[in-house]
Amino acid sequence: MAIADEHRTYSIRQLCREFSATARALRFYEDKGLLTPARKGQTRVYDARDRARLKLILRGRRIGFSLQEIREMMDLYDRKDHNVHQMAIALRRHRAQIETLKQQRDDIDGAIQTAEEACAWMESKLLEHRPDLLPGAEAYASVLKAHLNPDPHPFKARA
Amino acid sequence: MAIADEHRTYSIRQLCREFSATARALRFYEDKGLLTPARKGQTRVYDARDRARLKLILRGRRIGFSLQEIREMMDLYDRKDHNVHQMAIALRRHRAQIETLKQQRDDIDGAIQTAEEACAWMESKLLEHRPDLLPGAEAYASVLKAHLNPDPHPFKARA
DNA sequence: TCATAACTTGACGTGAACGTAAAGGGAAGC
DNA sequence: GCTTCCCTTTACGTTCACGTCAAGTTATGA
Repeated sequence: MAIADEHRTYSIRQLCREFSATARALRFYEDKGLLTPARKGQTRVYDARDRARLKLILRGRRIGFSLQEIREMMDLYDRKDHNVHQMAIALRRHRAQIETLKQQRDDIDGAIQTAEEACAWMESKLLEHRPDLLPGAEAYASVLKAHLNPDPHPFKARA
Repeated sequence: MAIADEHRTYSIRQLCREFSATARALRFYEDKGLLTPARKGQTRVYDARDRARLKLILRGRRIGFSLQEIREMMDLYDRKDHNVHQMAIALRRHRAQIETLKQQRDDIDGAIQTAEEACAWMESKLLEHRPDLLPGAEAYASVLKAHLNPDPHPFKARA
């Protein structure tokens, strides 16, 4: 099964369906040098490596990287001529990258928190006035409500 | 001091410097209805609320939201006429939002992990061949190295 | 064999988020 | 009064990541 996975090939449509991408996007990524599928005649044939790269591309895009950045990262990883000086540079870049990623994660955690607070507030309001409009998880709502201060509007500039 | 902060005003340049944004961007956000600074004559005067909103805008952008999405979120929070039906809808939207945020956080955690693995691999390589090129944290490097399997290239398609 | 679908390349279009002149107003300092 | 600086608006330009035809080629099934 590892072998089957390792040597399987995929059509463009298969990958599109699997990752909910469009063929246009895959061709675009190829155009930008992020993918290099084989050809059978003139149609593209993707292998496991292409698939893995596509996965990384899409993850990178979800995170907010540009295709350019993603390409640079993959190029870095792909280098076989691990020139030590370049590696030292790459190392510094990676460290910086990690820092910005952590910053981004903090941003997201913050956003999740304010969104959850807003949810809790709305739930308590709904529970109070129109509990019939609440979707299933009343238990969850009441739990959250218990964790809240009496009635603060959740969006007073938390400078 | 709370009062001072609360009633302070800011020029466009002050906010730009504080948040490393451009004046063009702030005016653009205003154009899109995300900011509504007061005017003194024809020059913009931002208050604490504007500042808080700007902060949220920038965080949203870092996370990857479009200005449109950010605007909708802020409009939601700002609503004073908390119509219960709209609130029920908003609640569902927020829940979905939270899910995608969590997905995004997982993506970021994954990226951080692969980046850290790559760092560790590069560090072990440098430590082995050119320890002189390593930046300060050799202890960290050796610790990481100890946690690694012998010598795997860190980027073999982890499908 | 013929249609139909899926693939291809190429070229132009598009929306978002600004950048970048161009042209001018108003206050401060010399 | 003149310069300088910061502010303003208007408007066109740009980059990115594709979308969207258009037109042609190849594989598949009736």
